[in-house]
Amino acid sequence: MRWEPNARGRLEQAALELYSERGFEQTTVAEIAKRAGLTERTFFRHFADKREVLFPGASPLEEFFVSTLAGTPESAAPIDAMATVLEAVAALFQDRRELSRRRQAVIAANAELQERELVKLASLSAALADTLRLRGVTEPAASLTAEAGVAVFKIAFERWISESNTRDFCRLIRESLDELKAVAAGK
Amino acid sequence: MRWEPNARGRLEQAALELYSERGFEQTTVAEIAKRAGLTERTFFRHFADKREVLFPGASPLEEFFVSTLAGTPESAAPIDAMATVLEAVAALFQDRRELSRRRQAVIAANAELQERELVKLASLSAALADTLRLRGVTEPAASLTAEAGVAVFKIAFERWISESNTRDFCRLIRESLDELKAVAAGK
DNA sequence: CAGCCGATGTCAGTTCCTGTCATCAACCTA
DNA sequence: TAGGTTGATGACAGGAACTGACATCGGCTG
Repeated sequence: MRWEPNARGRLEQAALELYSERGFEQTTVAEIAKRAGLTERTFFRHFADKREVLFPGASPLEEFFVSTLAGTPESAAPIDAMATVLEAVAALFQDRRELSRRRQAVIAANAELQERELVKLASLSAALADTLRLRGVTEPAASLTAEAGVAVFKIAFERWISESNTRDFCRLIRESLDELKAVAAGK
Repeated sequence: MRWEPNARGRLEQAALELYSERGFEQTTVAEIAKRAGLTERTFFRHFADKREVLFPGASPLEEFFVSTLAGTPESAAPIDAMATVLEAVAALFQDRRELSRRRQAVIAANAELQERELVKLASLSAALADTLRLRGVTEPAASLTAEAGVAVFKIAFERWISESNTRDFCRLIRESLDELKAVAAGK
């Protein structure tokens, strides 16, 4: 299969399958490569390490977050701009609940993968803070708004994934954000 | 030095020195063990992996956060209880600025170490949310309060460490928290 | 067709980390 | 005091993650 197209995609799929079937630690990179019809060395040319294969490179999600935020009117208060962004992103996820769930199950089952996910969220937070700063928001308001936005997203996402009955993700986002506002106001 | 006391402490000190001198990746576990007068195998009996040596085991910091929060009057609003906790913790750090700075410099220089620190902060956030729940705070308010508290701490800590002139850490905490409240209120 | 180029293979090597068993000092206990 | 037990450490072998160097293959360009 050396010259079949989409080597990277084959590796991603093989990895997700194997991690699901027998767990992250019980899977070797050599096995992933073999299932994709490639060699271990080639795996490491496409992904920096064994975990990265689960996190799409040059994250399109982060890009979407940032560009949506950048497209928001500058007159809006930072927290309102963030609210707009979160709802837009939630809409993206809306019809991929099962896929999100499977991926999240693999990540939840392994500490190293959770570690990597935290890095991705931190990177997202930093990118959002940068974007806010470009729009004239000063520190520490920019970083705090970004952190708060990511926290709201994370918590709403967990609830959306974990609840047995499907609820509207946008609605969960709005509820969580309102809750944050209430908490901050000392309620 | 096989039977000298405090093997764990010697390993921690040797690691911090070597990581500072030549960097985390350029230091092997065998070198750390050798400087501490022990063997590589013994290092891994004391620390789960090469990074963990920088993060005190059974984190006393997390313990302090939690017990301080638990000691706060239940009548207080969650955000106010969190404010009390953050200021108490800040007081702990107050006289260790240089040590904090050196440690943070090592961590900032390496992605794997930042990754591990994020895990510690996530663990802290989870512990705080648990404690709030025990005090009757419902979800998602508990998790949001915890995340917000950790975010405020993180951002105030960065400012405290990075500014050339020493400012009062407690004061930075209060300012950051006020800023968060302002942001959440849509200012 | 010749030659270059990017993706892949092959191989050797380092380092992280683990399992297993031997060793040693300290401490009971009779 | 002798002997056994215990907990920490050493010694060794080995798996798996990752890297560097160089060879190979197919496609593309002139």
